[in-house]
Amino acid sequence: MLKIYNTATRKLEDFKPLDEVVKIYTCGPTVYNFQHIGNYASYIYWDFLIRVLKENGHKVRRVLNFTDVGHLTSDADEGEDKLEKGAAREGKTVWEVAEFYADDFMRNFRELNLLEPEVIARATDYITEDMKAVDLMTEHGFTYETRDGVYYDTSKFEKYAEFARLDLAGLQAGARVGFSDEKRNASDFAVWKFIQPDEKHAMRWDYLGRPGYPGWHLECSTIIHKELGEPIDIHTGGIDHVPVHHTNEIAETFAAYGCGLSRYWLHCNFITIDGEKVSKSLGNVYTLDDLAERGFAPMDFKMWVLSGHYQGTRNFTFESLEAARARRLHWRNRIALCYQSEVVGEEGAWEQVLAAVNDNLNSPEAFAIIDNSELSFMDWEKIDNLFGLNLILDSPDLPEELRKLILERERMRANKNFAQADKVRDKLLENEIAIRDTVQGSIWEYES
RNA sequence: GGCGCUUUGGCGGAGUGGUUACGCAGCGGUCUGCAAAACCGCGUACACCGGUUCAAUUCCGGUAGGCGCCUCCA
Repeated sequence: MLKIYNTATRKLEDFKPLDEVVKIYTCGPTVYNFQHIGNYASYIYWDFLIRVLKENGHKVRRVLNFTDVGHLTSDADEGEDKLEKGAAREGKTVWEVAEFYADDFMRNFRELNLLEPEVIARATDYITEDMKAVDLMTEHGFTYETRDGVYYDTSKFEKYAEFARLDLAGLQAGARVGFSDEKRNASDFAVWKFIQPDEKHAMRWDYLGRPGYPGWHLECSTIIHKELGEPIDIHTGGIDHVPVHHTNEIAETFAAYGCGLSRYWLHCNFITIDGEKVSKSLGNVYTLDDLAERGFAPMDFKMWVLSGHYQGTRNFTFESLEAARARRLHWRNRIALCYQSEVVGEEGAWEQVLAAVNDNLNSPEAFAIIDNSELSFMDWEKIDNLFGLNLILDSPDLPEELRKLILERERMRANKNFAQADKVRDKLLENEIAIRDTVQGSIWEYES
């Protein structure tokens, strides 16, 4: 039985899906820039969640969205649209910007061997449904219009503060001043934004007789409504989404459809880099390509991510990335050993691994079990499938000609022809294959 | 100012009221044509101060540090 921590209840709970197919929604990227390793860490965690669900025999329907419109640079409902800003910066159209970064994201997504979601939803494909949702919210008395857009009156939703356990009074005290608008409550947010006559906004749709575009949070509740239907089983996201984005999604869903949004909410924590938050101004933003430049493969990073727990604050350093890479190489060499001699798996090892991951996705615990158990090739296949680390794909059996070389070298050594044997060893090394001479004979390993 | 999280050995990182995971790095040894690997062993980690307890790293309270959110962010 899988146990997961549910943010909605702040408790560890048994996971029981409503129906046969588990409905999952993951808040996806805003495609206006490259995603950094912190972003990818979250997708690695959620991919792991999907794999654990499948291992537990669940079928999954998962939706991932691309925010390609309406995500302002500030949640205070002012500021520029990120896509528009990206387009201005790069001299492209907003559509080109969205496509470019969406493609880049998917490339990285595949390189990390993350399972493709059943549905990838672009926010701009759901504008009509967004409008319908706003209509419904208005019909139900949850909205009001300002010069700026259609706003959600959070005081109309009694349980608004409940999910994030917000202190609305405190929020107001700390709310920044200088932004005089017609908002009735500090926590109110735009569900639809109007484009003023003097504003240049390339993405625009006519609604309520004016050009405008949807508010950021709306896409998620709309896409969930259309692609999955409430309530879904699991909604995932970063911990930063709890107080605003997810809170507002819940509010919108309640106002439009009168129901709850998701039964379980999973939030992953942030990683820091060298002890500091990932931020452009600190200059510590790394992409997967940056890691590649330093000689680290996407799978090394994935290994690093899964060697910690999704709810913990992780500190990324290249030293710890190096440790993860070495650990993964050792695992691959244990697979190489399986090719060279029959390794009998330890009874119950796989069950222990499974028990660990079923305990709120405790991958580090599972890794420790893997390190300490004798595993057969079949065990490794299961483990590879569970973590998606491409262990076996990256650990091919030795080609015939290299195998022959090793046998030849054995004969040379038996004849004390060490100079020749060393030459063969060097040659194998050119193929990234290392030879270890043991008392039982030579074994080969991957050098990298 | 408000809300919240966190503090484990050189670096990462689990977990537990008593037997002190795990990985990486380091040191010593065994083995070995050399090398490497492997194996064995080692360093006596749980911020600080109090409390509860026969016993606390693990529970409670406080102090200090770090971090996050409230403003874009996974």
